Amino acid sequence: MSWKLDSDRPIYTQLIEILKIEIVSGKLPPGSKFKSVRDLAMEAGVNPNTMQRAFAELEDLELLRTERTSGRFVTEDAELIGKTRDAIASAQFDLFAEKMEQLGFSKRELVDFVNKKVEVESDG
Amino acid sequence: MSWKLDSDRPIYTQLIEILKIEIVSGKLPPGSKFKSVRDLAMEAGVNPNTMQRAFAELEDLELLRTERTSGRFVTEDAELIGKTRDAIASAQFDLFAEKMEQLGFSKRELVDFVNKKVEVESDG
DNA sequence: ATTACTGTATTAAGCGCTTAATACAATAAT
DNA sequence: ATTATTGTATTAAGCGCTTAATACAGTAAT
Repeated sequence: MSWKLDSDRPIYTQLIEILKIEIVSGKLPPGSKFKSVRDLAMEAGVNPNTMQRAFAELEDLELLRTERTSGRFVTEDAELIGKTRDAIASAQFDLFAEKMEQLGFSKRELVDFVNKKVEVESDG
Repeated sequence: MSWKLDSDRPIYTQLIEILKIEIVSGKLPPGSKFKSVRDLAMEAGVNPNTMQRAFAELEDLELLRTERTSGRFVTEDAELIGKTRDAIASAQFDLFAEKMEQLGFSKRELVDFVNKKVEVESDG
């Protein structure tokens, strides 16, 4: 995984976002087993308590389920996964669009800006 | 101003972003006078110390200059303002594009997604 | 001269996040 | 049966952000 953590926001919040994306993007397939709290915490370079806190949130969202002592597993609810993916994409766009509007970009200018950026990154 | 502050990130960081956008979007014109630390702090509902901290950062960036006892003023460096605006827009897009890529969207799908969202928000 | 308003600095307290160091219960593996 | 591994819980400490309460110096306004 990426584990690009900055000190500007609570780590557990960032872990939630990272793990959420891993799940809804399909990199961690439905029904697949998760690494243990301790292992993932070590891999991410954080305290097990902090990783546990992130897991608790993902369970509230039902993206993870806990099998008492054998570990955690990704949900098999494909609809939930799909809806969550769309929700994240929309939320991310809204954040971006809000900033652009505050910067004085019109809707058309926003679209033009995006097209230009994507072309540049694709062509070289 | 907006003053939409959340508790998830340091307030002074959010103040920096808000004020930066006010300046580079032209809502606070070049050379115009700023409100005092105390007034702006009260308006934003934060402690004067916290607002002061945000101001210090904007001065480091030279977007503000301090006139010892008569107050603070927006820079008149139009090029700096323009470059900063572009830099913010690019950074915001990069954040958005990175998330979309992590979610499994291709460049084309990203553009399609943006077009769709903008149309929806415009048409109703 | 006095008053009011600037920016600036300091100190102490509170709060949430994070870490460290454990400990316990339940179960899979041997 | 024993061992290892799972999730889970607790306590104490440290750290940065935030607030509160001041205080001081410089200058504009009167």
